[in-house]
Amino acid sequence: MLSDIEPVNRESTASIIARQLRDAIMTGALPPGTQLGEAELAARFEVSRGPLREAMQRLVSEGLLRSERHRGLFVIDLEPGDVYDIYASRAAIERAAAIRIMRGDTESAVAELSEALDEMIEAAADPDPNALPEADLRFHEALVRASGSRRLVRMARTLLIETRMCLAALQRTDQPGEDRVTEHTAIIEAMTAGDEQRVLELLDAHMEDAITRLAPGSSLHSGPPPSVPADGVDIAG
Amino acid sequence: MLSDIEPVNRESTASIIARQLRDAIMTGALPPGTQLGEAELAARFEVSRGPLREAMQRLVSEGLLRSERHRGLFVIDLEPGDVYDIYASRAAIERAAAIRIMRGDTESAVAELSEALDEMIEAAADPDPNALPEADLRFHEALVRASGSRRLVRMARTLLIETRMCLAALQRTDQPGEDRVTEHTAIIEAMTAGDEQRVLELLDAHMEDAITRLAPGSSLHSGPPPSVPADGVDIAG
DNA sequence: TACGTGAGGATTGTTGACAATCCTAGTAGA
DNA sequence: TCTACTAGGATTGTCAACAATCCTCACGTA
Repeated sequence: MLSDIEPVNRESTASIIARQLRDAIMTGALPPGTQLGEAELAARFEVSRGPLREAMQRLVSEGLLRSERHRGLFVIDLEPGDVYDIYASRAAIERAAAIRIMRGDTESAVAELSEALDEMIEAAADPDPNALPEADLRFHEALVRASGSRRLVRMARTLLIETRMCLAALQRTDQPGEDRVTEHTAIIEAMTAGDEQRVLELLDAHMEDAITRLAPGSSLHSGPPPSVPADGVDIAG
Repeated sequence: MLSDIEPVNRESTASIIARQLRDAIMTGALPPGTQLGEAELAARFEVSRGPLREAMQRLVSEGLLRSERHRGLFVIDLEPGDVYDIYASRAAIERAAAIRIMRGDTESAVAELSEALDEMIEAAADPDPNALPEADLRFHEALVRASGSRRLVRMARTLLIETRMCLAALQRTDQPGEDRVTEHTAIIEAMTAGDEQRVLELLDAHMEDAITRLAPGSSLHSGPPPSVPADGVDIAG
């Protein structure tokens, strides 16, 4: 096939390192607050400090790393208000994605999402407690990707990583797996039916569910929690 | 005041360079498609290539620069579909910001926005044709910042830069300045009245206005334009 | 004329070393 | 006992040189 042609430009080293670091942060292998020593990491990746620093600067601009000059780089630590912020932002992005799906090529989107749903069903039977949450996030990733919006995809990537950080930090893998599958199934059904309003409602309820479970007392509908630090200045740039 | 204490950590060099590059891309000093030669830029900024590369990697992960291995870094060029993508994404982010404002501290948000509006009114009288569009974007920046969401702010930053790129590329500074001020005034009034639904409607109409002006034929309501390249693989990472 | 081939030049990718800065621990003095 | 100060060690920030890769263009051949 013509589409099988490999790009002659392989991935850059900084790209590879950045992705691996993202994974490590995401899974909790690098817990929030961890300091990333350049020398140590460079040795682990078997590269020099140059490319490593480039990779880390990427994560800084994505908001996954926090830079303190002459101190080092640290994995961001999630404060209570961040759970709300993450889910509210995700709700906004995924809502927009859903709208674009409903007003665009709904059919192929449903096909891709059904595939993701199948993986969830498989994961629900997996003894590994992380299997289902991971499949869950892959579903939402597929949702955004199906929108065809490069920018929504880019923005969602960081948010999904942060979501995974929350789950890892809070160790909340409990909750009936069937419910989760059901909620996602309902979304796909509403899409197939072409009922945009219902898709949005279901998606919103889905997010509301998640946040009340992770941060009891917060709600997407009743506004942000008491004190969310605005943090206007951004030293790291 | 205690809040006036300055952080002892000054900005990092990579931060400064990244910001300057963003400005240059935004204003059109570095037009879309431009190749950024490392040696040349390093000489201009009077730094070595190390910090410069770090800064550029940041812009890559923000989506403002495109990296081709062993070829160089290029300013992204906006294709027709990008105008829609940018404005649709902005609509999603700003809608979310507005909702959080309406359900949070509406009063102080209105105060900040009124300030931004005053600047717009001043700019409308400015002979410089760029003054008003710039003030316009600052208003929207203030809107997102007033939401208090760190993540919405981060995502909006890149989108506003891309918006400015569109304006610079299309050279569309024409349009009655009074209309613009009026639209923004209406949004603030609806906020003061506490009418969330109306705020969202006005914001949506505002975005719809902009996109039909910049990309005739596109509409936020009728779904994405025919072919938006999904661009699933991301070589640059 | 059209096509494959191979220097030549220029650009990016990577490395290791050097300079600047900061935290910590230990010490002297009140 | 507590505070101020000073090395010491470790870490980050910066730089210039080297290696690898790619594009261009001239050259020779069918």
